Amino acid sequence: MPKYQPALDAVFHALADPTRRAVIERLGRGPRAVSQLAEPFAMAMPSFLQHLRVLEKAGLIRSRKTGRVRTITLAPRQLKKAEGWLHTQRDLWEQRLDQLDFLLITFKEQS
Amino acid sequence: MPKYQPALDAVFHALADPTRRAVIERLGRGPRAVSQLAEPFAMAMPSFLQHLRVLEKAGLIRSRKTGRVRTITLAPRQLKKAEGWLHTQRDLWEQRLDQLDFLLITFKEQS
DNA sequence: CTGATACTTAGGCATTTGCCTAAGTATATC
DNA sequence: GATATACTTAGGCAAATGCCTAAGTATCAG
Repeated sequence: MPKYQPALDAVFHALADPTRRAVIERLGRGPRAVSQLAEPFAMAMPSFLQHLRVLEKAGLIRSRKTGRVRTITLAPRQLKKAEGWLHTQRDLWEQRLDQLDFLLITFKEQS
Repeated sequence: MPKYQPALDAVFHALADPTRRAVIERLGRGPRAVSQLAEPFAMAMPSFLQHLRVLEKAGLIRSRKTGRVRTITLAPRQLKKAEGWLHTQRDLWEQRLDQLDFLLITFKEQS
């Protein structure tokens, strides 16, 4: 049993929103200013900033302010952690299915 | 730009809770009855059932009632979908880093 | 048929979320 | 110095979340 990782709470919560996932997708192509990121969304700036705060708290993005512009960068470590958890679960599941297959084959050969 | 997948909202939301992740982890070893699943958690049954409802709505588990016992099974398809999304994001990120490396090397060679 | 078991439904309540408007503050630009 | 730009803070509000207790219903066991 993997121990409880509070970080995953924040990461998965952050990814549960379409706006926030879209931000992550855009940041894959490289850093962007806040207003640039916000542009495609029909949303007031303060609402959008809240999404960025959620992403930053989850450790999925970093931000640095230069002059009056804040630039946002993707921070992939937590993304990998989430991917790792999912991968582990799939592994477990598939291992179990293989065991079932083995049992079924053994069973067949007996008949 | 991948199109908006509402299913991911539900899946990531479901995974954002430690109780629900623990349920998924346990189900990796095979189907379980509701009361069996609920046993490790210091939580009233109705509260636990709500978590199961969230997982089922997200398509992460299936449940079937036989007699008075409801048996819960892991349904890995949505889990894979989430893993796929994360994998795509990582790919994008790494591709971009490779391009940056290339640029840096080209730059060095010029000097 | 009487209990015990395994959920299930109904309702309540504090907190969190996701959005908003209005009014700041801190750079640039003219 | 006046105006525009790029956030930022403060506050408000409806809906969703995560927990609870109390009171069902539907098997199963004796």
